[in-house]
Amino acid sequence: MESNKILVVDDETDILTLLSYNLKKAGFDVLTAKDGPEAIEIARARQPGLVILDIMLPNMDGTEVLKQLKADTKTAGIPVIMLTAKGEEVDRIVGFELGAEDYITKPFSPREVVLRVKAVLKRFKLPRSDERIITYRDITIDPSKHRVTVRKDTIDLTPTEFKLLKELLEAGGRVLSRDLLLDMVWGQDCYVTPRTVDTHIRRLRSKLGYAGRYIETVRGVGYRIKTEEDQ
Amino acid sequence: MESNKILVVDDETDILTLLSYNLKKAGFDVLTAKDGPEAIEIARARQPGLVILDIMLPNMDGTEVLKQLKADTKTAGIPVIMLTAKGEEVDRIVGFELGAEDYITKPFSPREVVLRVKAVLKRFKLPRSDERIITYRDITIDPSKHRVTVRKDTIDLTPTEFKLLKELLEAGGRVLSRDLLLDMVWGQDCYVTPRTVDTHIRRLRSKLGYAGRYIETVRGVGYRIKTEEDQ
DNA sequence: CCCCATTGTTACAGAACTGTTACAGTTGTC
DNA sequence: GACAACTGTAACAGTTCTGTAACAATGGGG
Repeated sequence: MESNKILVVDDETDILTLLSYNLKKAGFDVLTAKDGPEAIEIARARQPGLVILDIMLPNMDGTEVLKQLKADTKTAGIPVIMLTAKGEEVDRIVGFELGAEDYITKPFSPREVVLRVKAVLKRFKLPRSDERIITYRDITIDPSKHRVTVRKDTIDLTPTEFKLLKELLEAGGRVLSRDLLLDMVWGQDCYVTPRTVDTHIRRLRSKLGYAGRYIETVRGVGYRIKTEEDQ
Repeated sequence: MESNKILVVDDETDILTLLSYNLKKAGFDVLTAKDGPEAIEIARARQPGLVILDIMLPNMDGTEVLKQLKADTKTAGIPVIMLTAKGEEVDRIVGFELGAEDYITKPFSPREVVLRVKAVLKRFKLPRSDERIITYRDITIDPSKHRVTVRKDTIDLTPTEFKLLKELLEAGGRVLSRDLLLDMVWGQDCYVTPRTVDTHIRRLRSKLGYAGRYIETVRGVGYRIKTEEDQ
């Protein structure tokens, strides 16, 4: 998915020309399609970084195309900007239901389109704020902010400690062996004594204070997070 | 400026209750104020995404409150919907002269209010985030004027510093890696040492004075703006 | 109750990271 | 063309992080 390639879908040649010209001037590579099936095919094959899709298309409705793009794993991740005639039914298109990233109503200024495209691309590059915030008892960790709190108190963790805690919490009570943790936190091909894990577990526990007790040693196996049941 | 928070200003408890109930049901967080000074204070402190303001208030006239909100850089960017008794003098309120975004005449149906709120928010949210005034604590940045103020003091920033600060503020507490910042500020295909970011962060911090501390180093990861929660 | 494998604790040195400063190249202005 | 402002890079210093190792404590099996 090269974010520099943009697929523009519209049946009107004038609009294709206008948008192509302006997007190219702004430094993008432009692909075009004139109907739904063509759009889907090109999106799958060329993996553009963004799609601009007219809601009014011959042959297949724009919302239908959008649905199919979002249903296909090869294209689901590509942000889509819809072109709509009037600001009608926009709620249904943008956001959860159909999953377009933004919409622009016709008539539009080419400059506006370029701005929107840039804005959407930027938003997509940002670390996902919707990245899951993990909570266990009083511990909350927010990966996008790289922040850990224990009952409202922020705890400073080093990168290693942070990843370690994240993996443990994500495992949700399953035991993780030292070797597995090495793979997950240190990377698959690193040569470090498994005992290193112990040291970091120790540091983690001590930084977490009383919450450190949630990390349980399973003798001979590894570490796990205590689930609420086993008090 | 969280667009989910809505400040309702009215001296009649009944109306506050009615609007609170309906807005909360629609998924908004509601703040309330019973007079002008209180409204201004809350708007500055809590940064709601929208204000609903009765034109008839004891103590200070609603239009006066509106004027003050629009004059303060910390609140100028917040859209305001006025509640008016009859459709009188509306031209003066809405639009250029006083700068409200919309008005609703009493009596109104709660449903109508919620719809208007959503409409205004949508209008405000989607168009160019580039031009929006961003405020964080004492820092206000106005992209359209390329101006940054820290508690009323204007700070001179170079273009790079400005963009850097803007991206950090817009990320709202999320950590931005050096590479990502290079993409966002320097452009997607530039070959600059990531360490360059450090230097500019340093310059930024020093120009911002005490506010420079809001920029937090996340060792091994990147930089982020301290959110109010993590004291 | 003892022994031994396993784990907790601590200290430490090298590595990695960031802050700070100076400097040179660029650009634009007068 | 001189000058100032702005940038990117490099070098140095200070701090923090991290893996290892040595030693103490623990706990389960016999």
